[in-house]
Amino acid sequence: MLPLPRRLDPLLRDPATLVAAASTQRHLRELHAHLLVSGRLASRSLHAALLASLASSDDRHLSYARLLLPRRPATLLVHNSLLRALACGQRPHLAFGAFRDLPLAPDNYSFTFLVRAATALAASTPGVAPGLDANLIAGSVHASALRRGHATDTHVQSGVVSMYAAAGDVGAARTAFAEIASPDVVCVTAMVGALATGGEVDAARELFDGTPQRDHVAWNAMIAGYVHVGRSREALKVFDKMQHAGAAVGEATLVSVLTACAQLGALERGKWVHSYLCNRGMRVSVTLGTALVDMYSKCGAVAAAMDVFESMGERNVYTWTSAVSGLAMNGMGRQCLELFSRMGRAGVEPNGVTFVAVLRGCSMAGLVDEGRACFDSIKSKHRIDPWLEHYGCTVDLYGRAGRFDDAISFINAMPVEPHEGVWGALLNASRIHKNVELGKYAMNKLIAIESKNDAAHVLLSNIYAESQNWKGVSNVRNMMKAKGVKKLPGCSAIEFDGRVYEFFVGGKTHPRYKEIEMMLAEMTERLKIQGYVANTKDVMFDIEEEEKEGAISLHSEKLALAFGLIALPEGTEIRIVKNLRVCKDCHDYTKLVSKVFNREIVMRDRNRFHHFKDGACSCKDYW
DNA sequence: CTAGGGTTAG
Repeated sequence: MLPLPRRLDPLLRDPATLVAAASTQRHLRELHAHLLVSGRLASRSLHAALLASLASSDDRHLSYARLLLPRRPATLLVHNSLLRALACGQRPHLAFGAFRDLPLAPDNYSFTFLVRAATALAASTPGVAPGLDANLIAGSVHASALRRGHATDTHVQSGVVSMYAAAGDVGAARTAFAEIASPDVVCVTAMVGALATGGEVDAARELFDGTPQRDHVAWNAMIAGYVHVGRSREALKVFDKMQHAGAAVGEATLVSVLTACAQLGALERGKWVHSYLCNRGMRVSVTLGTALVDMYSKCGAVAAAMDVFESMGERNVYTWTSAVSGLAMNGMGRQCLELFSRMGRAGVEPNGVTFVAVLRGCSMAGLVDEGRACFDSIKSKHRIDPWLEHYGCTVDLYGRAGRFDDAISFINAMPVEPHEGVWGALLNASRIHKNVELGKYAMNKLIAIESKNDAAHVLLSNIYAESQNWKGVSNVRNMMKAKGVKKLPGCSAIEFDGRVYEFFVGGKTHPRYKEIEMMLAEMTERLKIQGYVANTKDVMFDIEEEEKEGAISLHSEKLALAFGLIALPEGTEIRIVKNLRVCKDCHDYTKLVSKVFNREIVMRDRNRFHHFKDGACSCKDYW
């Protein structure tokens, strides 16, 4: 064997580095020549490894890999390596061509890679392989495996189940799973995952509970499934059971758990996860770090979110978007824009989601011109076709600032038909600026698209109420009755002692209801001394609830607030998560409570955060 | 010197 140039020595130990080092075709040819002449390429394993890493690097090298392929007598091993590289690469559909051109009969390995390619294709964003239908491909890949007698291989079986899941066909996954004679753990887990991510969490849970075959991945699938459909409290319960069962808690687990905490606004629990992973010396990967940033942001702890963000070594578009969005929903528009431009300097390309966040940041902080410039840059600079949401955000931007003419001409200039979000933004702006005529106009446009939009009806009614137009208010209510529009009940949640407690309007079910009632009386008494006058203008939408016998006619956030004052130790923040927007009365009320009781109160509403302190709110009464 | 299932932003 001829000696190789010294500099190639270390590269040989790892063909992947070798390929990476060959930045041009010329380098590659040189390396290839050396390997060939020195006789090293005769080694079957090196040949296979070289091929595989060539194939997975990029298109130039991929073609080189194909060139290399016929240089040696065909072995399935080498061809399967290529298949694997293609299936796991950027353009998974290339594996189909390679599969068709196999010079030997495919074996079970070939099929696992083929299945993987179909899975990757189904999961990939549209546009990776235009013209290919992931569902059709999934079906034919499965059929092909059956025909060739490899559908009984357990790796193929589990792969097929998750392939159908990735293609969004839970039914097909079910059928495929039902035909497996004795599914192993991985197959069962694949099915649990297919059901859980396909939105059928209860079915997933049933399968999960009914099998002794469960490992940590199955637990992870269950937790992720609950989070996926917004049943985060159940996700946390499963996590508790998982720890009790002694299953291995890993990164995937914690990412889902953090997402659950973010949804619930469960800061204490989220902090616990953070220290848990620190104590266990886990590496904070991009994914985990992003989940932490998101959790802290959505719990209103922006400073903590930014600390994690700054400490991260690697950040991707998800990370940046989470951070930008965190600043936006906490009303920190300036900082949000600054971070966004830093993102540009860091060379991370924003996507549509990033722009939703930036536009919302501008809108919350009243940065109209900056926001408009940002909207224009979506297409001109970033070559993204603006989404309907981007239009909606921009209408919101103008509308909040009271620039109705700009808002209207912006809508008129839209190249696409405005959707309910656009009219909803205009409707909300009409409420903020008490513009009845514009509100009616927006409402008519909106109900032409979505006649039963409950939030819109509430907004319109509030507009009437604020202008003392009680006839208008009752008209809206009659309209709602006639159309059967149901208002989503308000719900406020508060975390106490590691548990999340929920309060509904008129809810009397809480075990400490008596205490809450007494505290409410005390609160109102002490607030009255400060000159608080109940503002019942916006409250009328809970009349239905008030009519219920004995129900207390208070919005859920007041109940949660009272509970917080009772249960949480003095000096700690009270954090409340509400599923709807806060009404004016509750907002005033909470401001006063923060002063009279000398407590900081953080309230997350449907759209944003309110940080109450000393009788003022961070939103500057602009929401 | 080839395999399967779970994980982040609106």
